[in-house]
Amino acid sequence: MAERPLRADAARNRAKLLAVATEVFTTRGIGVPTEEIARTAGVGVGTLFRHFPTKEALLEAVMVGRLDESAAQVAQLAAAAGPAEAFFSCFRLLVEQSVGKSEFTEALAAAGVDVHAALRERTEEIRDRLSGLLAGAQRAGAVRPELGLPEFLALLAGTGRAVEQLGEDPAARERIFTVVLDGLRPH
Amino acid sequence: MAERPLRADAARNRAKLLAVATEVFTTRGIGVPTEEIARTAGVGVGTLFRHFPTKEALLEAVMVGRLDESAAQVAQLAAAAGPAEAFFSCFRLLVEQSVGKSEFTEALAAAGVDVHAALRERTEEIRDRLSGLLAGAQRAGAVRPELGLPEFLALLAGTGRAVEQLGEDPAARERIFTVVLDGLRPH
Amino acid sequence: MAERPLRADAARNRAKLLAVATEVFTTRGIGVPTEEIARTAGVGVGTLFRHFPTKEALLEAVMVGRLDESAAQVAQLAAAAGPAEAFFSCFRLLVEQSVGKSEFTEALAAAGVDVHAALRERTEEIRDRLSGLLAGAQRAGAVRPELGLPEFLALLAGTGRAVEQLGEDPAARERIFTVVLDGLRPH
Amino acid sequence: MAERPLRADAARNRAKLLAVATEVFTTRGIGVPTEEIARTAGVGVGTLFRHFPTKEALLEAVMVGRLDESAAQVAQLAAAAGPAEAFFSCFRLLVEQSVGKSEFTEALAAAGVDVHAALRERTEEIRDRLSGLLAGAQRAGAVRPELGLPEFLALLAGTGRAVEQLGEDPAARERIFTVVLDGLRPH
DNA sequence: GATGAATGAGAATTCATTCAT
DNA sequence: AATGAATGAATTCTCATTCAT
Repeated sequence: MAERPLRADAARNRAKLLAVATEVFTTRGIGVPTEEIARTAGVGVGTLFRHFPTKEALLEAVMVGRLDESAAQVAQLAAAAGPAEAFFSCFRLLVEQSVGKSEFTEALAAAGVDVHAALRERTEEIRDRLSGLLAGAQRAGAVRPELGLPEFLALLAGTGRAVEQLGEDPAARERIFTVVLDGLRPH
Repeated sequence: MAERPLRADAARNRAKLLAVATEVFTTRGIGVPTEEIARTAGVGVGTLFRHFPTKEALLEAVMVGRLDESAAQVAQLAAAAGPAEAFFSCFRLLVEQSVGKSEFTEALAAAGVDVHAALRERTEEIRDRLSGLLAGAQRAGAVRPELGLPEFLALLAGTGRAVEQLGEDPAARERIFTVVLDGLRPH
Repeated sequence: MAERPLRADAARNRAKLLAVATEVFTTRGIGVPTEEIARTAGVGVGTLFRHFPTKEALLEAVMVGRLDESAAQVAQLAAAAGPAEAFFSCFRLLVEQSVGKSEFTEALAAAGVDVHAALRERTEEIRDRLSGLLAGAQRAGAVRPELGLPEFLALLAGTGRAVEQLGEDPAARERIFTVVLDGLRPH
Repeated sequence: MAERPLRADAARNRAKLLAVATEVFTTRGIGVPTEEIARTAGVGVGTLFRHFPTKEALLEAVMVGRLDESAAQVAQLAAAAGPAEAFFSCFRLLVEQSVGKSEFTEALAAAGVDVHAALRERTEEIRDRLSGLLAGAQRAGAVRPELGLPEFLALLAGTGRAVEQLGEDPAARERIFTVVLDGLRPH
């Protein structure tokens, strides 16, 4: 339970590795060699494998980090506004965050990283939060009542994909949001 | 310039290789070894590399095949109905077709397959056709006039992603389509 | 069933690899790197792994080769003489053959190479043959009747170990044989 | 020359490390990682390497400990009985002790631990003692007079190997001893 | 043209050993 | 003295690609 707190330098290395891994997995896919990640982080491979006993473990840790971050932001946004606004702003937030990362996510799934405890825990947490958001927005009449959580999550991923493919055109991105968010409203 | 026509057996081999490659890249990602593709196709690796000098070339060929198929279907649908209906049915068609293939597409992109002539040609063709469809639907007042081709393509990819993530629930899939297609209509 | 006959060059490579592996595993233990074995055999590592998909598989193949050889020699000796003489000459033969190889055998056992079909088959065959030899010599009154096959095999291994440790002194080696062979006779 | 006496805790650590190393090298071979030995002994790797500057040094220390123990027991037995009985009981003792340890001994040899001072010293001591035992038994007419120390040592090792291979069957083990001990007697 | 054996540059992972804390 | 984090050479195995048959 009580993981001994890492020595300062070890913690720094771990953080650096995680940062580098997040960056490269995200932008170049999970094919990037562990060796390169270590080198970029300024440590030896041995250090990488001391912190993450497997490449898969590293992938998972990256995933967990991303989810934690998202969860925190969702929590913050959800608390700050009425149900409808909370729902829509979270939708935007999550989409924006996932941009540039779908290749990574897909690869993770394809690699069959079978969601271990840590990962599942985070996933559940976000899932619960989003479930609450969706229900709130539906009660407020802002979202089609027939939509379930799975469709919501799928739309989240899909919109992220769309925005990602669009590249750097903010006006076009806005039009994508308009389409999806309008589509989410009761008709 | 004029490629000498392949001997009958060579053509058969090429076709078989393409079929197998399409299947495995689509279902298991681009990580599948060339050797396995060759074996499944019932030929030696040498033959594979004779027809496709590079794994990347094989990927591209698979891509071209899929695009040709899609283009043909789009052409058929586009001819068979009024502009609005043509647009919407093509949208569905392309989405359904891309299901289960995004991992492949992403991988292709990530691999930096820099769109050669053959590929570009097909892409352009579909692009033109879709451009026409979109314009038609917009003229008919069935689709928001402010949407451009890029957004349309992005929504296509995104909806595919959403449907893919949803898995096998046809009712939920239908709800995804409802959201996106309603969102596409003028508001 | 019908393993396609290897191409001449492939067969040559396989044989060379096996010879080199037998040599180095025997003299230097199983720790010798696959890479070195390949290099010594004059082929690339890839070739080694094509013929023996695993280092363990290579170990096993070496083992099988050695057993086959022994079995053939035992068969020959066993046919050539009366039961007592057959027994004693086979004992000597097997001991002499195992010299310098116990480190290898032990390592194999320690590595938990869990005796696959091919290996087991050979082991059984030799075992059966030796069982017959032992029974014959016992019926002829040349060997203590209370000894079972396991003790016989253990003495074989032990005498091999003794001879091995002794090094190159033929007279001393002969004295070891005298002790053990005299000890085997009824008292 | 005079090694400064270790602090009490350091001595404890050293002893614990040696005990653990003896145990694991004996039962699992010399492949066990130093890290694991240290952890099992309840110390850090650094401590292990402070006491034994090399893994090989640790192997040697283990060896020395085992030899000291054997030497003490041999001395005790040798003093307690007539020459013949002393000889035979020491033979049994040394064989029983070496059971389960041959893999370790072989590995040591294979690793080329070139017998340093400490090790050689112990070896010599035992060697001398056994030489005395053997001569005594030969003078008493209990052992073949033509046997030299090398053959005796080789038979010791070989019988150990035989007994080891036999496993847990005490009656069979006894039969092995009968064969070898009878063989040792003048004929 | 077809075959599949050979190649060898990686890739992930381990482990003895060093060194900052 | 003790600790355990860091190191990086070494190891096994994979796979795109070439080339002798």
